[in-house]
Amino acid sequence: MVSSKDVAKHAGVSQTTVSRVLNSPEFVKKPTFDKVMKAINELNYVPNGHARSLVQNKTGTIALLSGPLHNPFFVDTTSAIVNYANEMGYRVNVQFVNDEKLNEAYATAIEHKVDGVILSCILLDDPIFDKLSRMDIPFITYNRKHKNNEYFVEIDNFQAGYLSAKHMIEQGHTAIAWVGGTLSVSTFNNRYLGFLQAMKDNKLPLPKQYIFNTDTSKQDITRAFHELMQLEHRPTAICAGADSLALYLIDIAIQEDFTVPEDISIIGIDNVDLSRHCLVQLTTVGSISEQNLGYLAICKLIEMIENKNNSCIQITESVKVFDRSTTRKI
Amino acid sequence: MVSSKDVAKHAGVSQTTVSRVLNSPEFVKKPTFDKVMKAINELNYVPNGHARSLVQNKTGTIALLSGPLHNPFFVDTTSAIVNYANEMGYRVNVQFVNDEKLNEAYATAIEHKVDGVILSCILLDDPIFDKLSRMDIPFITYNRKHKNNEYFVEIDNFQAGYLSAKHMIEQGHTAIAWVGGTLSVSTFNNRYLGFLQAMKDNKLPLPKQYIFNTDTSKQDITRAFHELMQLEHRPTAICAGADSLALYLIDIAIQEDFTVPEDISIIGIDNVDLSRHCLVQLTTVGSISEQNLGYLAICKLIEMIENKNNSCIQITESVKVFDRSTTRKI
DNA sequence: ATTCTAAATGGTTACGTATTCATTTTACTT
DNA sequence: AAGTAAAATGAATACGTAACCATTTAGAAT
Repeated sequence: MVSSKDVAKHAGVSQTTVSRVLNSPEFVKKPTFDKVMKAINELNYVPNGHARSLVQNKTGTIALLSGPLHNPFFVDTTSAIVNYANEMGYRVNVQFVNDEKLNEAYATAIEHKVDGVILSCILLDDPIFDKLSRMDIPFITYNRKHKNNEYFVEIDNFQAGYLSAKHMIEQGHTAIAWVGGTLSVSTFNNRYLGFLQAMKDNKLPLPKQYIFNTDTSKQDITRAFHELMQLEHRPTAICAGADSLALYLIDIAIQEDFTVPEDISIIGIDNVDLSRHCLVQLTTVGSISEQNLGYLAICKLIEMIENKNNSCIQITESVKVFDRSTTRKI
Repeated sequence: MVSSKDVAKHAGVSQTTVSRVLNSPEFVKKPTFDKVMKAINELNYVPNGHARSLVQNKTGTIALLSGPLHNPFFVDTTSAIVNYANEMGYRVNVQFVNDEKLNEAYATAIEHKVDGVILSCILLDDPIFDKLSRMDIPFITYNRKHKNNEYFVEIDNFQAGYLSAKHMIEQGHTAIAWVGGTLSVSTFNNRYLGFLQAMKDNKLPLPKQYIFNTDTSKQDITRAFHELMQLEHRPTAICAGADSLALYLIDIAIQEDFTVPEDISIIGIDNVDLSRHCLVQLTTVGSISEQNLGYLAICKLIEMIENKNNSCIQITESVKVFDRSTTRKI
């Protein structure tokens, strides 16, 4: 491995000068500069990023702990995060984690002294929150948030749940079911609360059998759908806790020869890119602004890293309904 | 930042012993081990990965240079690659690159002394191939390959193109168009050649206006679709060079009030996960095996890194048609 | 020519770990 | 109890860079 010392020797200068040529060329005379550059090219020298990180105590790396890509929400956010970070000169270490094996993920992130952590998959009372705070590593959560209510970017989840139910009600539905994820996740929790509130405000009955706060695996969503459709009084509409769940539900419905929205109306939350596709045209609730949550989060994180923003990030985006083709008047 | 020296002092042992506790605990007595572990916990010590990388000259990091995630093919592969690599104890630096700014991406990868590079976005005569070879960094390409014909994992692209045309012909189509990407990409090139061969073998006419080897942006695909549909003799079928293009075409078709497959049959190549979705049900050509290309590639790459496989990787998977709902008999 | 100042370069060290080699401690044999 | 081999620990060093401080060189002003 050719080092800056080798370059120095080859160019007949000191290692310091080689370093200067690369980091502050304005302090080195033209002929010296040329000599060194020539040596660099001849030897195919590439500086060692680890050595640099070691001495400078920063790495130019951000750790992204994302949910899995089979959830289209994370496709959008991962794309936005990685691209923006790269543009700003950061590398991104990506991990797709499930709630169980979070801790490993955190450990490797910390071990490599990343400049910041951006994560979606935090639980309401996750101990990692304090750990990261104590380590003094800038971090931000998107989509979900911690009970401490600090350093997050989210959509107004309560409002989203509320609007999703309201939309169904306005379409004339009265038998409306809820299929969402576990309530230990802030996102699902608040969306569910919003949904409940809308039902209550409109004095609609909500039988226990209409409510599923379950695992988000396709299996469990399938089970929920089955149970709903086997009820004596079937719901005519389902509010899904997320677009990913809505898409699952639609997939299952079609597979079982129901048509959407004729047999059953379905609405999601998140306004995922895929939902716009003409084949899908999912009715959903999503952020008013064009920027996705991942983008907002990475912008803020990089501001924090570069000390351009010392205030505590607490962003909640307003939402609206995107009325497409998976719900209908009844 | 607490270092192993601090731990050593706090535990009353040498730094060497601290290092041993973490890396070869079998050589240290139980009481010493406990003392050190206690100190580690009390001080919240986390070893510095960069220092380790520096001295050991390996990093446990792999660079992934993927195509953009709005292409569902790269959603599948990125997911498989990152997950498998993490399972095997590697971190993955992800970049989504377009063909233009590849060089920056390579540079940062090399600068950080990654243990290996896995990339899709190589051009047929990309100079990076030699660069990586000279640097002695293990690498592998998936999907595309370099003209040197070494270290790649692909599907049988010629056969894929051939089968896609053959499928249309078997369905009774005679006016069959081709919409693919630029021919400087091995993948598109071979698929196109396969398509041509099938047309030739079946003695079908192929007017110039039926052929588009264009940029893969939605814009350019839209233009291609428009031009095709404005022809006096419209094609009744389109073979798309990739599922991503097929999905674009379908999206555009629906938007312009054509129905698929009634008005026009469309077939893709890649058998992307999304194509299975009930809303999509894209007819396509894809690998016979269940494993996606990204998975195959990362497996091989890690074998190379760990010296379990010194032979040159050249894998071409056989393909078959997955007959779903976007093509029909005519 | 001489002095002074600014510009350019070099020598040395620190970063935090793993590794090599040297030393001390332990356990066992006779 | 003495000697020896094995086990356990420690001291010193290298990895490749940036940063700090010291030194040399060049250029300007007198």
